[in-house]
Amino acid sequence: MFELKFPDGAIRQYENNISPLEIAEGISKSLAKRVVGAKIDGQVWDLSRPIEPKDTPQTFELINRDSDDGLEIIRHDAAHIMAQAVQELFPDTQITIGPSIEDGYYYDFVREDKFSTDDFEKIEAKMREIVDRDLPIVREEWDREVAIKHFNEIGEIYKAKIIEEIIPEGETLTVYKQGDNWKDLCRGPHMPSTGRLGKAFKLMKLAGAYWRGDAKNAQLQRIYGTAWADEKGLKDYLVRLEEAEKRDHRKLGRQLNLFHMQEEAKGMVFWHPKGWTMYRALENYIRRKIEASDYVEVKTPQLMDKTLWEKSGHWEKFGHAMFTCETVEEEILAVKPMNCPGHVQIFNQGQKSYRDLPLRMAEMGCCHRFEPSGGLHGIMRVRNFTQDDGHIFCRVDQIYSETKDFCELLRTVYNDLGVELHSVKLALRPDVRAGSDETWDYAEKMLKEAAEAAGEIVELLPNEGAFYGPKLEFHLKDAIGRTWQCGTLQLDFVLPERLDAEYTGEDGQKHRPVMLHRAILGTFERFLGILIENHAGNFPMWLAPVQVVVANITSDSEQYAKDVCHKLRAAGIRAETDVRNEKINFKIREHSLQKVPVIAVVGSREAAEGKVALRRFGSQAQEILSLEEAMAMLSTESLPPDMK
RNA sequence: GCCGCAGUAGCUCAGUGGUAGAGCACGUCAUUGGUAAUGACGGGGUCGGAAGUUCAAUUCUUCUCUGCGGCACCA
Repeated sequence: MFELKFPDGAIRQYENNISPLEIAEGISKSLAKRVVGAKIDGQVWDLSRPIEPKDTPQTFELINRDSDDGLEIIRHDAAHIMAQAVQELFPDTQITIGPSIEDGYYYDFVREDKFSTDDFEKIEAKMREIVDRDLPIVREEWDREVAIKHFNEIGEIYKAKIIEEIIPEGETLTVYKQGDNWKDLCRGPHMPSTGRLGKAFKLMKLAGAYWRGDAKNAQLQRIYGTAWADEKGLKDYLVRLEEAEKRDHRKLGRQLNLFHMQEEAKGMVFWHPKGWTMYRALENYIRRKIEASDYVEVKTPQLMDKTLWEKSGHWEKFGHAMFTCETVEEEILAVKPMNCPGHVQIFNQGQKSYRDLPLRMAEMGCCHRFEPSGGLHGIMRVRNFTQDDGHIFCRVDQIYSETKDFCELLRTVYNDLGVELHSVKLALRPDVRAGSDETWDYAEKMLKEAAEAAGEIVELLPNEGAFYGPKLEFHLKDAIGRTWQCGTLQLDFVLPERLDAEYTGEDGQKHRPVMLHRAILGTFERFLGILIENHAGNFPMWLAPVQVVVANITSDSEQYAKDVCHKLRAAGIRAETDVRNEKINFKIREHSLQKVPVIAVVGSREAAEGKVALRRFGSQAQEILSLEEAMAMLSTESLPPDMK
């Protein structure tokens, strides 16, 4: 006998060898059908695996199929059932790994022939068949050497590799059998039988993926699927994907006439008047913010001689991503991929003293990088972009306060712009790096403590830092749920050394300043992409490319419409007229589709009384105001968040 | 860069081994209409590019370019 403590606090006694499923069945049949696993002392447990008795009561919780833990189990089972289906259909396939992921799962396969999305239907049908067979899923513990030998013998080379290369010796190896003829090395847990999966799953996409995430290794064939507790969950998910597609910045960029891209300039944006208006609104905003934070703004050359880039170290580390050009006089110039070397050149002019530090130098720096073709993505990942860049030259003892100030500034900006920070990460020292361990210890500690002092929860990324220093990353989420690094702060001990930056200290001696590379938005391109998707194109007044459209009803009120527009513009409002020979319904529809925040309708009544009839985007209500009232109200509404 | 998928009018998409279609947009004309599509007529395409198979290719094959989804790389 042993005791379990239930979520409601009740402690019950059970016979040894009882499984969570038996406990659930003891409570109610319908509950037993709904659950997919259990949690014992917080550890996920197979439903059919006997609980190990302990002297003290263990906490016990059943996992429902529609809970987060439950969905994870369902998706993991779906991955296995898919793998079995694939191997039954294509016996020449090897299995490797197949985890559950957000909203679904994948499985990586090795097979000479290529899968095609045309195979999906067949695989799904086989999966449904395996579910109908309701094969028992049985957990077994295996000896390490036996397992390696076995998997090698049956030709599952990758499974053997996983044991040899990934699983530490001494860890219990578990194998899950699905029926008599299929098994997989797996940590589990799994449901008691394949029938429990249900049929709310769907194969989504096919992709290549490198073994262990390393491009030097073989490329496997990955099949992605999604799986849910029930049909409704699946349907809702698919609807959600469709909705997200409508917010795609590439689609909205076209529909709202913000920008375009074309083959002859891959990864480079052609900003149209409307998109550029948004860009400038954002740029003006961020410029005010950094000016208020005691930055000085500069502008440095687009092209600089290759020798400077060699000296800075970029040529060696970053040369593969740099565009170059050769002059008729045979100099080789490189297009800047970063602004930092230019900023050091300005810092190096004249003499600097400790009194000049911290020196915060900003630039709306237009950079070019040769990004791999497969990585380009709309305006979020491009080859030509402009950073709201800045470099803070400071003393080592100023790192903490500069970092903290930066984090706080970034917070106010993101709040103003209405974006939600997804995560803050701290990329720690890589294996190959410059600088002493003491320096790294100090640098990592400062960044972490400063970010935390600013109220951020910092996630650590071992090994991910730049060779010259650790890096804080600020991530945002797009419409499809992908996250993008936007803001960043990077510590650099190396560049000041390489480019001979120095200042005179209180002691009269020369010292090296430390450089903090930092950007709040990251790049205007990426950030605007995020803003477009986050707002689904329904921009707040201050960002909207056209804030007000003045539409007349008949040509009688054409002149009045033009007068109104003229006055709104004089008041600083981005207004346009629509005096086309069209019905008012047509105009309302068109400007609503363009998501213009305010439509001012003027007919003969308004013209006679000096009024306007305002209609807000997303509402059918009319608000009739005098032109003066409307102007005052709309000017206030159009103020950027920092000027309100 | 690697793997899979796709490329037809400005946009969204149909279609076929036998000279290419729709809706919207665009142009002209008529219409002056109070809050999400007024009507008629018209112009518009080397069916991404190149080669091959064929009497004949937008359609089949190969190569290539670009886009999309992943992977890798990265703001």
